[in-house]
Amino acid sequence: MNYTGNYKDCFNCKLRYSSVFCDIYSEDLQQIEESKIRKIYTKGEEIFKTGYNSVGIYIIEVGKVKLEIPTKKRTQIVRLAKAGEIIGYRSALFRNQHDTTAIALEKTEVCFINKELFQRLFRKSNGLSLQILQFMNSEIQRYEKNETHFLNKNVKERIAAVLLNLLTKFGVEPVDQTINIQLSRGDLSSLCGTAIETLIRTLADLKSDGVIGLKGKRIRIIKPEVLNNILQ
Amino acid sequence: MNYTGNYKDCFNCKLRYSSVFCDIYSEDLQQIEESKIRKIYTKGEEIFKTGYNSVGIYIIEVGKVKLEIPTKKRTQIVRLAKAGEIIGYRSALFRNQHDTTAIALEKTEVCFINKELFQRLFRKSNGLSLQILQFMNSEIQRYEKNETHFLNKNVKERIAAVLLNLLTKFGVEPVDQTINIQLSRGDLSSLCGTAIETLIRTLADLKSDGVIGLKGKRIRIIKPEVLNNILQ
DNA sequence: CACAAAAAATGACAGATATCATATTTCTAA
DNA sequence: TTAGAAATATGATATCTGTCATTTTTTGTG
Repeated sequence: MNYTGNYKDCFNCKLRYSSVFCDIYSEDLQQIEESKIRKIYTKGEEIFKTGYNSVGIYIIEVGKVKLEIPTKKRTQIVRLAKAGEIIGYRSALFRNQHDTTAIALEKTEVCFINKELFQRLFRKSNGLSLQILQFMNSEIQRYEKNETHFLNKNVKERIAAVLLNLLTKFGVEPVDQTINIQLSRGDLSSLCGTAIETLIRTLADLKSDGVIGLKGKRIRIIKPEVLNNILQ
Repeated sequence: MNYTGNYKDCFNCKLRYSSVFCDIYSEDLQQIEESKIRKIYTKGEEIFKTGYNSVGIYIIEVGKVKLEIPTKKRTQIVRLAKAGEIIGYRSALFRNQHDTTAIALEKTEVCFINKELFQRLFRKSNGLSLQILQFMNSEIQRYEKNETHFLNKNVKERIAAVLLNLLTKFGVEPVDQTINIQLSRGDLSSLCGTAIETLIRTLADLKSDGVIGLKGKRIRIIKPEVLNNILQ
């Protein structure tokens, strides 16, 4: 499979400025440039798996990834990651085994940095460690909000919240104003913490009320203010 | 109100070794010793409040604290903290406003460290920042698990999980083997993500099945293996 | 100690939501 | 292109769980 044409080396990588590597010395960047490995994953392909030892981190260059935790019943998505984000960093830094499984939601290109180098850079670079710390802070905030929402809102309210979150995080496709991520109904229902059938029905309701537009996996938020009202 | 008699200065504080300050230089400890302020809160008293600016962090010396996020409907507990833990650290480091409200669950004694000193120590001491990072890592892990449990388990399973978590975190009272934390039914129901009445009924069921013992707010886990079975 | 207020417990009931079954559409690979 | 599989959609139904109402118990305070 082919890489996207716009690849640059680390020094010319525009993505870097909006990543945790934004504030790193060029000598450190040189090390990354020398040892990084570019990889490509097809839609549905596994990047790493729960319970397996971490070998390093993955910076998403192109594409989107879901991070999920398997259960007896079903599997729960706990995070969505897009270009510029790193995945696998916690197991690389703090524990050997991954606690999540990472799966590409579409064709995804990553830069892989091995665990040893990443740990070394983390210890050496205050810029990097601060950025990661701030990301972890935002993650905790997100989980706090999630917990509060999931336990105190009904299905319709949770779905409204998730749709607005997706809109904020991934933005819209210029051509048709649909949210710039394609999730299966199953994945969406996992994010909303509901059964697939209930999700489908609620989406259909929102569509017939003119709040959202649906064509296949593409979702367009027509009246965000109504979704905000649903959340109160 | 009186302090507990066993207070020592920072250098002789045994609690320190199991806290994020376990790995700090004595010169830094000296600074804490000089500028810390000891405070005492009665049961139900507010330590800090959502939306208010952070002034510093609180190390729990004696007692227990719940951290909660208010909602239109009800308020959601997102964390319980016990002796040795710090609270308010994220707002002190990363953002001005607290996103949670901290309330003492019993008579609680804390050491207060002002924001400026804490930030300075955090930047200076690798030991401290690493400890805090590791704590944040464990928090993210906890939230990941919570999200997975809350969205894929029924009330009885969630209650079983919460009871076992409380047992693990707080241990038991030597005298009667009850879990060493007293929560109102309302607080317990918040932790379990269920209505008070449903929680009460489920606890009654577990009691009549001989799985737990109840006397007032005190809960004794008689058959932990049954609770584990409920979780599968 | 006694009283009021809060918390806990119990009952009745309704409704939201999951589950099961089945139909329809879309996707995929030979 | 087409058959088979997977995903999506729709319907029927049961039940778990929340809500409301009321009683009982506990707690706190003068």
